[in-house]
Amino acid sequence: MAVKRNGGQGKRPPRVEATAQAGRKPGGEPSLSLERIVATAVELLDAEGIEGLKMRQLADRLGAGVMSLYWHVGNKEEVFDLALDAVFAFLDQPQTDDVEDWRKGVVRMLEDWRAIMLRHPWSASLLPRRALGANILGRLETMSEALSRAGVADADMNVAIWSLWNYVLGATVTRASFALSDADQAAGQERLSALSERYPTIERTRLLLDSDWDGTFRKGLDVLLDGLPRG
Amino acid sequence: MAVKRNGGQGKRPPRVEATAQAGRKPGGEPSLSLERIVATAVELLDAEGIEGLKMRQLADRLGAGVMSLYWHVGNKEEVFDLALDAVFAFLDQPQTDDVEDWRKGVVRMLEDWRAIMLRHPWSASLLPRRALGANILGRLETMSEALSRAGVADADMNVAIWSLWNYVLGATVTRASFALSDADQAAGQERLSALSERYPTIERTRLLLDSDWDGTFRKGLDVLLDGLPRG
DNA sequence: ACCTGAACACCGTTCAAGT
DNA sequence: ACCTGAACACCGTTCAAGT
Repeated sequence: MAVKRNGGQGKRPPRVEATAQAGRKPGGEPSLSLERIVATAVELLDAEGIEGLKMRQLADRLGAGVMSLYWHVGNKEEVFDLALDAVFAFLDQPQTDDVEDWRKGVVRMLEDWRAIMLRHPWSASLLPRRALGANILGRLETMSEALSRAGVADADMNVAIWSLWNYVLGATVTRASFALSDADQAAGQERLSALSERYPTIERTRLLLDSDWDGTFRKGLDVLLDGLPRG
Repeated sequence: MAVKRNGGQGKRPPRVEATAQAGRKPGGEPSLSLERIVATAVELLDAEGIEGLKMRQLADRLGAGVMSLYWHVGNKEEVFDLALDAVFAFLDQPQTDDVEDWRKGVVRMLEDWRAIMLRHPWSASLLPRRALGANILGRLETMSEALSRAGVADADMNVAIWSLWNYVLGATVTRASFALSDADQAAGQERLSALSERYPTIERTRLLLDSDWDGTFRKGLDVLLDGLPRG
């Protein structure tokens, strides 16, 4: 599922598929497995955020000793890689082949992408730092195909894909972190008042108070899609 | 210079301006100061990256004990905040008031912004996570003014500013991290070969091999600027 | 094939002082 | 007003075993 596993040296081979008795402990608890580790890591990241993921706590939740994790996983970095790609697994069918409504399809894909990252706010900030996993590449592929059908020439494809990627990533990362750091919204307000003289335009347009994230996202996306060069 | 200082409790007030003998130790070494701390933190971040910044090492470079830092700074987070905003200080004059060439001015500002973040690759990934410092707000203000003069209505300003912000941020964050993680470019190539069947469109358009970052950035930016609603 | 505890190296920060 | 060393709590990971 993941492209690379067991980071670098890997003194021991990771587990092979099913060696017959891989099932569950007598107790009833399913024994450790990559799948369980990754799923629990996602839970933990959702609950505690990106620096709330500790190997010890992860092991605790799994009812195992810390070091047991290291048989399945090379190091903590790998847990991040796997959790990240896991979140981008496809759930629903890739959109229909409706050539007419390429745009609706593309918007749907990008909003889906954004929704996932907002549901797992750690994923947006992790995304650029990590290698692209299979699911992420799959999404880029589906996206490229849709744009290709819509008439975007191969020569323009990189600009198209990267522009959309950049936009979605930037929007989501910003939104996710604003939502978090506005725990101190009080401080934000206070600062904003002191601001009015030095930043009149920001004050006038209420830039920092815009809370219509979805609408603003969609409008900017429309600008981008309108401008894509298509044959 | 920074908007907030001394995080929360702050048992001791931070240093006030000049208390006369604030100069240098007899030895010649300038004594510790917020400015020196921040400047050295930026150096260290440039050299070692975002998780290469350790308080002990920072203190070492400054020829001081670790705990000396904590008189000037509340905690490590604050060092990040200050370093980030420091990097965005204005160096050259804000562009001329040439209303005709608003576009040239805006492009110049955004490319400047991007250049800064590429020069300090840690800054791009830090930017969304931290409160906006004075320099960053100043740049947003200048940007808003330019767009306003160019005919963007106040009602459209948020979409305009956030779209550009998202785009630049996403582009830079992606580019900076690709540059880093392509230390393992070998692995990237190998993966790409195994890919060709499963990701034919990506393979055909050579998405992951596009190295014309500057050109791609500029073209996408043009699409965005073309589409901005202006009165 | 899979799991484990003890131990190490490292790091941010508190504390109680020093000048 | 400014700096400091010792100590604490915590964390990722190595090692040498266990079954």
